[in-house]
Amino acid sequence: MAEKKVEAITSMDEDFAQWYTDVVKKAELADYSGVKGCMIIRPYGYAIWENIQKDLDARFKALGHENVYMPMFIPESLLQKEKDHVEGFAPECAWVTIGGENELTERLCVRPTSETLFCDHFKNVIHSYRDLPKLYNQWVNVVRWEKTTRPFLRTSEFLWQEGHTMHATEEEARKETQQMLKVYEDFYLETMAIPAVTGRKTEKEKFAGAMETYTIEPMMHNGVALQGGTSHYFGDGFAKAFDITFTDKDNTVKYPHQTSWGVSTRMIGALIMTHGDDNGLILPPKVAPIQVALIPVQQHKEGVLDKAYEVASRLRAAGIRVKVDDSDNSPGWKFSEYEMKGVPVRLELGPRDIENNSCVLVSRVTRNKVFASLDNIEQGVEEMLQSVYTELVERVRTNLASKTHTATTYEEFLDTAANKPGFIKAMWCGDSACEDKLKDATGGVKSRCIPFGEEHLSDVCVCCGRPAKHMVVWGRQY
RNA sequence: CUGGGUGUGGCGCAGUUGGUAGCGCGCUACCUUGGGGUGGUAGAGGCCGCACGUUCAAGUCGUGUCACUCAGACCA
Repeated sequence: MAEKKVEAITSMDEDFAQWYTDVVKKAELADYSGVKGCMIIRPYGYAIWENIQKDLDARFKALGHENVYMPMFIPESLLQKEKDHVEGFAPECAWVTIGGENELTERLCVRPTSETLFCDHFKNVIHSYRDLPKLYNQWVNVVRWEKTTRPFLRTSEFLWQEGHTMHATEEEARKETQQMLKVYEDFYLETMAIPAVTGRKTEKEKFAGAMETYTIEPMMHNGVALQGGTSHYFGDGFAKAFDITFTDKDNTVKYPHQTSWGVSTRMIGALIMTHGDDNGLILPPKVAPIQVALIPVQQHKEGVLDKAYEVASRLRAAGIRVKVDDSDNSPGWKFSEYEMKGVPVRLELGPRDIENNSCVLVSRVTRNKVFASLDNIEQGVEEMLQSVYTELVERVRTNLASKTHTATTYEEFLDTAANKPGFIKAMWCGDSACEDKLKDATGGVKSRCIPFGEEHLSDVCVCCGRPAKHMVVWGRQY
């Protein structure tokens, strides 16, 4: 870990929660608002979200999904049509009861998720197998009245995308569910530089109303998990509750099979907590609003700024996002500023460099300075951006590996949970009573998922000793 | 929801036995400096979260209230 240069950010070893808050503020990602749990996403933070959106949206569309927009209000009667679903969400709904000056005859829920709205619509547009599949997605805000909130990680209102699809067969819907989880997994790795555990949620941890929930569980730097995205298979439960039917090729009336999947602005929290260090944020190049911070040195001297603008425009022409900071802050101030903001590469350009037809490139991850010729600076920068990505992935892999433990006995499980932060791999009998027991005994360690590619660690449940059905990854979560 | 913390210029804080508000950063102007948060000079900026009460007098004491925040239990 690089030495700490900026006093304003609390060291992550000293107080991880405070470090997180400091980074959010100092990197100008978000600000608090007058309403509890609602945050202002500032331009720099929103630009990260836009990059995330752009990338994911392209991935969705490449697979045939279409964007739509559903209303933000859900009539109470509609929300109540699917029993498990309403039970899951009722405790955290915000309600509109007055319109203008009049009490509404039926109160309206501010959407916490939109399954019910989509179903209400699907009922009208699905009649024949020819109408299937329906592959819809929307980029919207949702509201969940959370008890305690933290910027990006848990906010009362957050931005996300929710995909909702309907299929003629169970097989196709199940395939879609897994396919979309794979999209998230690829996105996490390729765009966010976060390799992560993926798998299936246990019965207890499933989404309200779902038959299966698949999840991606990135591990934060401190070993705590974050539910990074989910993909649900609903079977035909909602279809039956909402009376959605279609006539199949064989002229029989059937219920379609449904999925939904989503990721949210919480991913920005994952970026912060996975890659950040004591100097602030570190952004993977693909989501970084600024990929190169170009810092002129002795910029008042003849020709320095002109050269800086020239280099910047060359880099822009090569498709690189560059900011020239020609403000009159000192170079040292600027170095710290863009480090806090996680800009992957810094380019220093002063009179000495210009004389030598070179510049200084600095990686945000290693903070090593290297001299680079201006002749092929586009290539030099590209290579450093690539190395930032590679190093981030490597660091996350190492952290994940070193903080993943195994336990085969109850005592070992408790000991690991108490003394080693991170994930614990352990066998499980399939009974949610054991999940409850382990959670109580450890003070919050829960099943994250049954990972794809389970290992066989032992024959019996780590908790009760009965025959094991699955290997489960356990951990604490945000 | 439970338990702790905090509300005083934009931000971070100080404010003693109650006596009418101060510091650092930031901001504005000018000079200086510039390869790791330069140094200086001069300025601007405050119903002390809100309400009620005690008092000749409240940032300070009392009661209430609101908000934010941290740690738990719940969720993306």
